[in-house]
Amino acid sequence: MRTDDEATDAPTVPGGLGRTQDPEGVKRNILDVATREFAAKGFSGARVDEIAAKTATSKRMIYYYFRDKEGLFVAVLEEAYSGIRKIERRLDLGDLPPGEALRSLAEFTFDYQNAHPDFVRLVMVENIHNAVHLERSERIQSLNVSVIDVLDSVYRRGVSEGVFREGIDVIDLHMTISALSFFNVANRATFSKIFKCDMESEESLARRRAQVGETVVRYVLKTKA
Amino acid sequence: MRTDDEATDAPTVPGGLGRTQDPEGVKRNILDVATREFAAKGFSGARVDEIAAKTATSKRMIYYYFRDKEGLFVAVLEEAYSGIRKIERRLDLGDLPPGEALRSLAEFTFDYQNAHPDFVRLVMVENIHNAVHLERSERIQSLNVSVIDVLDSVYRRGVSEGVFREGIDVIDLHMTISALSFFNVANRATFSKIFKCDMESEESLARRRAQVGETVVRYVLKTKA
DNA sequence: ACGACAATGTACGAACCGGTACGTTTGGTC
DNA sequence: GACCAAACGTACCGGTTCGTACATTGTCGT
Repeated sequence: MRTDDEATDAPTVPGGLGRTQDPEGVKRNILDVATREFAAKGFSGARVDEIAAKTATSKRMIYYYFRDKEGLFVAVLEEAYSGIRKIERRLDLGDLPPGEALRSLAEFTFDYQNAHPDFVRLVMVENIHNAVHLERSERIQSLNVSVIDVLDSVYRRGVSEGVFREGIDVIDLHMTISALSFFNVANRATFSKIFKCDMESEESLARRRAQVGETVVRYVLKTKA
Repeated sequence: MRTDDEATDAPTVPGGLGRTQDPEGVKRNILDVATREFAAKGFSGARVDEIAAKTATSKRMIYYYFRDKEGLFVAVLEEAYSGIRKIERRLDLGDLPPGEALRSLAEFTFDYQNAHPDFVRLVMVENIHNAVHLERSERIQSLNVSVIDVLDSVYRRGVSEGVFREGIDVIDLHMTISALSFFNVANRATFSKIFKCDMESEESLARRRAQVGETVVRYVLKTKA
């Protein structure tokens, strides 16, 4: 069930020179478990005792490394955000024509959110709490949102090539992409139940991904006169 | 601060013939307070004692009428859903051309969600809990989603008039409208903080409303060849 | 007017839950 | 190998929180 915590006697910790005690591993382990718990049950619904129980260590360590429950949640959030930012930085759409680049970007976002439901749910939880933890974390605020730069360059290219219409704010465009991608994960439970439709199968996801891409591209494309 | 609970000695209860005791009023009062609390703090974050304190009656009444905390939450959800369904039924777009009708429908949804953040947040909360309460409530499941019928008729009209392209699923279309509208309220806190933008002012809302309408219309419009 | 039942208030209990006091082990250093 | 700080475990505490037992009042039917 567990994959790699404390597997070997000579741990793979980067910082240390080899020690049977493994602070980094313990922190990682706690963060992983906490991410799942907070994503599953929300901040108030998650129990420190339960997180501790699912950990390889004890509750003591949570307070030792993360100060308190809120500190743990902030760390979990930071981890989640830095994950997507890291991937965004690797985006490279330079060789595609603007329309297809934009479509890829939208579909990439859609795929990422689908592949990381915990991230989506943590963002939901943070929004329920009015983003107070996000406010408290300089680390998250210092992470620059590289996807905006990519989006901006694609958009400019499209405009200068005459295929995109002018006057669109890329933040707004990103919001549209995010909204369409986010909803599919965030509201899956209620929406699929009310409309009696499947939103998780490979086919449904592929269909929806294409729709999201199409929606976004159509929004920026110049209408032929 | 409070507007209309138990204002008069002869209460305004519909069912009764006038009684100093006012079961319907008490229920209403509890539901109103509980809606705000659950929407503000989530299911686990909301406290029964605090809900009771903000009520005109006592905690005892919550358990008397709603059995337990979950029962109260289900009732709150039912109330919230029946609210939007009631309004949907009043939608009438028969006299507008299909494109403008669709735009109105999208903008109407956008406006409704903005005007009812508690509804949006309750849906978020319910999704965090995997829609288990929604599952438990026959009343919600029996509420038919009339907006789909309206959307369907507009879409058919657009297709038969040759202005909309064929092959679009109206449920998918509704999902797009919902997603774009939902995000603006649901993710307002994190998004506005990360992108340092305002999402609540009248101007921002008007701009975004127009974008949402435009996005939806462009998705269904036939591309001119 | 009186019985019966719905409606309501008060006080309390038991489990839960976040957090800590206190003690022990581990590993690097000289 | 002695010492010290970092790393870790156990047991526990005090306040919180959901829920209920018990007592009381109001209202309607007859």
